[in-house]
Amino acid sequence: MVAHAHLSDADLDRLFRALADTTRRDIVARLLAKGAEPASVSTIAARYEMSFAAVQKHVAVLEEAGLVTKQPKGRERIVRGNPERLAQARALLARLEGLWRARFSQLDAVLAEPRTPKEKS
Amino acid sequence: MVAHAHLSDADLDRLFRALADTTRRDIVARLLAKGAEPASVSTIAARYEMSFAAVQKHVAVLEEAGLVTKQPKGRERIVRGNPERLAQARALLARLEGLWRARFSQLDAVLAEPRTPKEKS
DNA sequence: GGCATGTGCAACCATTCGGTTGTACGTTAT
DNA sequence: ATAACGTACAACCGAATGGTTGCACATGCC
Repeated sequence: MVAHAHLSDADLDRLFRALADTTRRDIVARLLAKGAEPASVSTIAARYEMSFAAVQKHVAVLEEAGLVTKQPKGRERIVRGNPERLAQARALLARLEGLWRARFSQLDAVLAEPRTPKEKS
Repeated sequence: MVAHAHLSDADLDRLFRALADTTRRDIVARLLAKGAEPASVSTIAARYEMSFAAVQKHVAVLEEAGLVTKQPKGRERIVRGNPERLAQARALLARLEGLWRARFSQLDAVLAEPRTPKEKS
C-alpha cells in the first residue's frame, strides 16, 4: 500500500500551502462533511462569492497537493476529498510533537533527579 | 488553560502558511528535537546557507504563527518551540478526518443495503 | 444543427513571499 | 572607549499568490 510512503519536502510544502487558505480548507471540509457528496467544480464554486475561475484554481491547488481527486464524469469533473493526505499531514505534526515529548522525558529525568524519584517512564 | 481555545481562520492561515516551508519546518523540528535546547536566532541561522536576515524573517513568521516564542536574554533572543500550536493544527486535521469517518459510517449503511436504493437525488 | 453548460487555460493585475544588502542600535567584551 | 556581536528593520528584487476577465473546447439538451 502506498499509505506510508512519506512525502518529500516539496510535497509537504504543497500540502501545507494548500491548507493555508480559508476557502480551500472550507472546500475540503465540505467535501468531507457528513451529509456531503462528491461535487462538481461548478457546484462547489456556487458556494463562494468569487468567480468560477478562482474556485477552479483553488481546486487545482488542492488536487496538486493530493488533498482532492478529480474524476471526469460527462462534461463535469467530480471532486472527492482524500483523507489519506490529511492523515499524512497529521502524521508529520504528530512526529514533531513526538520529538517534543521525547525531549521532555529526558528533561523529566534531570528534574526528577535531585529529589523525589516519583515515577520512571 | 488556553489549550482548547480554537483559532480563527486568519490564525489557521498563518499557522499552515508557516508550516508550508521546508526551512521553517526544519527550524521547528530542530528546536523540538531530543538533544536540542532553545537556541538564539544567530545560532539557528548558522545552520542554514541563507543570510542571517532571511532566517530571522523565518523565525518571525514562526513567531507570528505561534509555533515559536522569543525570549530576550542579554543581547540575544532565545527561541523556543511551542508544541501547543502543533497540537492545535493536528486537532484541526483530526477534526476533518473525523468528518470523513462520520460520512463513511453513513455510506457503509448504504453499501450494506441489499440493493441500490432507487431513490435518486 | 444550434445553444447552453462545465471546464480549462491564458493574460493580466495587485499583493505577498523569500531572498538579498545595508544600516541602526543595544549589549558584551577588550 | 572602542570594537565586536546579536538583532531588528528598511529598501529592493524576482517569483509566486489570489483574484479578475475573456476565450476555447467538449459535452449534453432541444
